[in-house]
Amino acid sequence: MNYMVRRPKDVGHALREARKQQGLTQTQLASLSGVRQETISKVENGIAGTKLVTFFALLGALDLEATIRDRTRGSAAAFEDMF
Amino acid sequence: MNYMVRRPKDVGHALREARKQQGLTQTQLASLSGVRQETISKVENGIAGTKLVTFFALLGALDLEATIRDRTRGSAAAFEDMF
DNA sequence: ACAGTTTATGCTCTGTACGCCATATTTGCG
DNA sequence: CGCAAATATGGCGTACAGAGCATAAACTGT
Repeated sequence: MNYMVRRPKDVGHALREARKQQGLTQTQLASLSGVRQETISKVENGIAGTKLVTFFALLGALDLEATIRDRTRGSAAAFEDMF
Repeated sequence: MNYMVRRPKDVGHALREARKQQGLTQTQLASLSGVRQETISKVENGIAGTKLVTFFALLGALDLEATIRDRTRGSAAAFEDMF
């Protein structure tokens, strides 16, 4: 799990990927995160202009974390995939 | 520049840090990103429940990128600081 | 201490996220 | 195919983000 995200749509992809990887349904994730199933559906499909708060709630429930860094990391990316 | 963010407030810190590092004022960043100076102020101070769209607009203008990954990366973090 | 710049705060207005509930549609599995 | 589970859609209501504009407060250097 290591997703580069630049747009809300990317976030959706990453979240869906992670959720499925953990064998969770949207409904289960909903009760874990406190975010409604309908909302999760929209977020995963990049339909909503989601709020950061919601985003972090989902990240937390899925045991994920986000990092912010410079875009000048071409070669470094390869290293990270080692882990 | 490598910030771990788990809450909107963390995002604010990271963005402000990056902006100052690039010698930009909120007003300059505002015209670069299309986000208003007042809004940037609120985001940086963690006051707003910012939207992802706004977040990414600022990331882009600051030449930053975000990544999502598992929280089980304790040792890997050290490696990343090499770059 | 002052003047100029940068950042923060307050207001109104419009748009929209998200909760909540119902239902339609899709997916997976026998 | 056929049914149950999962996901997607739509309507309604409330809350709040962010634009726009004004201005106040905090920093900066001289």
